[in-house]
Amino acid sequence: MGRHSCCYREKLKKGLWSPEEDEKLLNYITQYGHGCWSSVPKLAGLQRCGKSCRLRWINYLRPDLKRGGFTQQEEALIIELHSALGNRWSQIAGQLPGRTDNEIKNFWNSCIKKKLRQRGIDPTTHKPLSEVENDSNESEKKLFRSSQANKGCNGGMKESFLPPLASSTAHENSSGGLGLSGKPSDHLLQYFSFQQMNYAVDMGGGSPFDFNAVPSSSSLAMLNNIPVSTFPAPAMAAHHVKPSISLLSENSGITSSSNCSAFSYCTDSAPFPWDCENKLHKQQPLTQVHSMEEDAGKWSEYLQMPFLSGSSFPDAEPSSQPYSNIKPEIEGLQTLGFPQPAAYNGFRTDPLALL
DNA sequence: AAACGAAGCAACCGCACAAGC
DNA sequence: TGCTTGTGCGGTTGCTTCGTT
Repeated sequence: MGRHSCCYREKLKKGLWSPEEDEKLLNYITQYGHGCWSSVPKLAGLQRCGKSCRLRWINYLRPDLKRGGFTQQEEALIIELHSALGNRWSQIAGQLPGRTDNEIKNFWNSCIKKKLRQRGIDPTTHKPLSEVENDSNESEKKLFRSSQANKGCNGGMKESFLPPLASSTAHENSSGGLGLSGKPSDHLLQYFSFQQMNYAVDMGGGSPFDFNAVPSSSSLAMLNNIPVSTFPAPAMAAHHVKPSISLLSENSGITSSSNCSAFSYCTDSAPFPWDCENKLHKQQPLTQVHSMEEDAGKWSEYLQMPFLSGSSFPDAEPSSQPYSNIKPEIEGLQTLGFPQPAAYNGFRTDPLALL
């Protein structure tokens, strides 16, 4: 299906969004909510497909988005979650309030991946590169042996050669850190000594909630060449979370993300009350929180190591200040208290500077 | 100052899945 | 039950910016 059906009907605009388009979309959604995305562009007066509108909203216009570079805590969390979840960016994003899957995916591909490789860790499997090479050599040997055994037998090849790639297990396989049982691999345990920490995340005006996660200080320490012993367990710096957009909230009677945030991160598109009610059932933050607690507990059993209580980074990098270098040309967005889109605000983060 | 390659990021594409008919 | 439509997700592309020569 790929492209939404509406895209075929008329010539629709593609590419970067203009400030005017942003404003139209923003105005429409703040006023009416998005409802059915396919009807949004028409109702908002945009020459875009609904899919494009949805993406723009989720990745940029959503008021509960956190802007700026990733903190060390976030990076540590991303690495841990990736080791457990693989490339399930939306799920990873669900654990990082105010971050989008796209943002995390880009950060992973452009920065973390490289960093891990430099430290001799395979970013896909989270195993040491040397071991991965050995594994692949082993696989090649096995493959060769199998190919010898199955020469001239297509059916045999199908059975013997192909790894299990059922969609439901593909991620687990690709993550390399978790087997089907959900138990972390030895490699994972070796390279990521999980420690449980309490994260108190204040979503900006909402009730803070606690959740436990399984970040590791050791992996981050490896990443940063800092001795583990001197590296305190990270805790989410709640104050890094971008506050709700007060002007918007005041003008529209919307309490921004806070309505949802006690229960969720609004990773979809429910920063507003009408969406919260409708979508709450679709989101699983509390259950996710619980499952993470449970997982952390289970994993701790594997580790048989005492949990460390959370302490904050002494040197946690504050987020950069994207709002401080907004150019004046987009007054509409500014009046609404929105950051200027990166495409035209010249704002650029340097994730490497955070590492 | 210009050219070029690398890096970062926004947005698109295509697939999977769910819901409705 | 099968088809259509809508939504969400992950992979990929291509443009912009930055850094180096």
